[in-house]
Amino acid sequence: MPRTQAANDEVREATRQTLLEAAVRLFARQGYSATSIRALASEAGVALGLLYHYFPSKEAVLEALLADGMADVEVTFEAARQGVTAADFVRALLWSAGERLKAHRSAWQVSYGLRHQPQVVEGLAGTLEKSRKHMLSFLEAELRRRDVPNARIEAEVLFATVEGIGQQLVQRPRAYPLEEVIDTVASRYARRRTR
Amino acid sequence: MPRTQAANDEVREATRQTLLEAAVRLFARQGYSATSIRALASEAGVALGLLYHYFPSKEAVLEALLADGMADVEVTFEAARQGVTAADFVRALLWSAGERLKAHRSAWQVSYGLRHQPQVVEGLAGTLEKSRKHMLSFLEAELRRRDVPNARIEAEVLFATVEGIGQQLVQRPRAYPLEEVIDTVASRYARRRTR
Amino acid sequence: MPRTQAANDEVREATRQTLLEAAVRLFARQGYSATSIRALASEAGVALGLLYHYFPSKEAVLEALLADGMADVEVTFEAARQGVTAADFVRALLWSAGERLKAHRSAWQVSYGLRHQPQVVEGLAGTLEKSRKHMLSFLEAELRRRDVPNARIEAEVLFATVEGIGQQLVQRPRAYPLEEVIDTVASRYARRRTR
Amino acid sequence: MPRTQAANDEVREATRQTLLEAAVRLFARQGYSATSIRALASEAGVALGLLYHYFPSKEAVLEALLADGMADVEVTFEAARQGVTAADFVRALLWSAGERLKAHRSAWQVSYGLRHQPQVVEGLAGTLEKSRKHMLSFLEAELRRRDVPNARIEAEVLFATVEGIGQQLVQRPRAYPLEEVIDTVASRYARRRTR
DNA sequence: CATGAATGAGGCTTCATTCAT
DNA sequence: GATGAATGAAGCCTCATTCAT
Repeated sequence: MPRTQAANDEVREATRQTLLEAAVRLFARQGYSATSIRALASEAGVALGLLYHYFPSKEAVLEALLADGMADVEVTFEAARQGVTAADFVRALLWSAGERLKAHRSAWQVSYGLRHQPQVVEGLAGTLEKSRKHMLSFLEAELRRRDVPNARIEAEVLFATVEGIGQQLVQRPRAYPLEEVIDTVASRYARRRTR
Repeated sequence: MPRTQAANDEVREATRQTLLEAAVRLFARQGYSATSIRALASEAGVALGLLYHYFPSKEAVLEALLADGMADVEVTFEAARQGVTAADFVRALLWSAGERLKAHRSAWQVSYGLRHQPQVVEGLAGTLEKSRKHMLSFLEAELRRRDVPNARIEAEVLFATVEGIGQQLVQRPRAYPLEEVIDTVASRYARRRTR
Repeated sequence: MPRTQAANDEVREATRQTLLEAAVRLFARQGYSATSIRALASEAGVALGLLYHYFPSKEAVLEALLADGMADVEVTFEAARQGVTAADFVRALLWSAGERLKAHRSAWQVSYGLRHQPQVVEGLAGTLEKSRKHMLSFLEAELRRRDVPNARIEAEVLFATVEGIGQQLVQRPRAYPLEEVIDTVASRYARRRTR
Repeated sequence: MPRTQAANDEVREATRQTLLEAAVRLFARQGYSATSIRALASEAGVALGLLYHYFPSKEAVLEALLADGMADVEVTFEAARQGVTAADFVRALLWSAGERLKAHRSAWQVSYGLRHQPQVVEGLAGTLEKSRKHMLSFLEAELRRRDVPNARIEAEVLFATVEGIGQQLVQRPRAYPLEEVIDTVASRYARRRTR
């Protein structure tokens, strides 16, 4: 009697997660290129060959990771959209981004690590380009909707700032004064009452 | 008659530069890990073994490159210091940074590429950490000197923004609306004169 | 109620045949070495592990195939023996060989493919050697019985020709002018009646 | 002072030959697929990696070998062309083929070994097809020129016989009664004087 | 009987580095 | 200073086979 379909699926999913978790850890710690398939399997506590029952290549493991990261972006967008004023929007954006980053710090470390050497993964350059355009047009639209003037350039500035903050947060999660930074950035988008 | 000492030195320096230029080009295009010593020598038009007369290892080539980059930072600091008001300071800082980046785009691309995977080069992590602290304290001191309140956090925000802008500029040097971005960022530091 | 013995045997035999047929197809198309057990099971539409209930190893599958081929030889011998004159004998030999080849083309393709690399299968070399001697002595005896002079050498020549024809027939089953070739070869063994 | 060009070329050619000789030996003994790159280098007495300074892949080694074999064919053709009568032609053909085969036995063993599994090497199938057509049309033309009737079919028969003989000769170089076989085959093309 | 997850040896290839000339 | 042949460790991946269910 064969193993039931359900039992198999369960095992499969569990092992897949184990592998992905090991991969995030190692990629974050040593970088993607420097992490060998052997090290990956070893960290996950499985045999070398097993990895290939789950992913067709080392690159595929990375892609699976990055795909998870994309979900974080959408969550953050959704959270930001709730903000009524521009300042609220920015505050919610940064806050949510910070939450996602802390929750998936290793994954984002990997992601930032590849941001500037997209050549190591086939097609990553295109994905990144699309992602940047997506983010920029989202920011521009939301700022404009909240009556921020010069929305296109403001979106660029906000984008740069978010990226910069994210990277710092990944690099020094404990020490980074995120709350104050959020306050400061958000305050810039507050409408000056006195006028 | 043997070559004179001076002539020898000249040849040596020229070859060294040729090698470094080839290295920047290739590291920027393909990434450091993906660039082989063989490709490097070939791009520079010299024999494989000759490279080892100039650099003891592949890593040493990278270090030489990154050292050149450090000089850019100091130049930018010097330029920024000339700004009288905080807005002037920020404007000069971004302007100069932009100039250096455009002039040495490939080198900065390499530099950014390694920012988040410092493990690939021994000791790079420490260097980066030091460099970040150096920049942060410079920004904080200069902002404070120009009476910007909450200078520590403002320095963090400015740092993040500068990093973000620099990275975008490296990635899309043609399309990036640098001037407008500088205007927008600088305007935030303008003292609202009484209002 | 458990399956009856007979029903079980039937299933078993059917599965075995399915596997063998898949094996012939794949071995012929991609070669024995290049065909993985996985591909074999997949082509046969059975689970990977099931194959090992029927054959103890990949090699065993091949051996089962080759054994089937041996039967073809005996059938051809029997057919040839019916020929009264030497020409009849040769004609019947070639005709029957052609029939068997067309019927089991893939199997023969595999067989020829291993003829010159018997090392890939333990003991194949010995089997082939025995088979060759068997064929040669059969040919020699039959030619001699039909009063062909110099039977030993004639057997060698006939053997070489049959092998060559067989291989061509396997390679281009449609285009090969088998009938005319048979006529031509057979005519050489026709007794020149007095002339 | 660099090693002179000439000295380098000499070393290169010598090593290349060493590698090719080792390759023929091993491919003939164990088959192409079963011979590992490591075994190849070891048999040649050089380091594993060196092989890749001379050939871009294992397949390229094989191709270099097979190319050498093609030359043998042309030599044999040339020799055969000298024969005045059809019998002379066939005799010269077989004789020369035998000579080449004995001289390069291992190479031909490899060649025959791949004849029926051309899938292992990219493009080999096409090369073989072309080669067969080349041989067949050569044989047909030469037979026709010597007034052999039904030249097309006769070429097919002769081709099959030559292939069969070649393969036997490769497999049992000592024991094969080549001379008598040649006599027998050639005699078939002798014009029957009495008529 | 049947399933497919799991194992680990071994294959091909790349690469930084050394060294004789 | 300059050349490139030579080295061998290490990387990614495939595959026959085993075994718990």
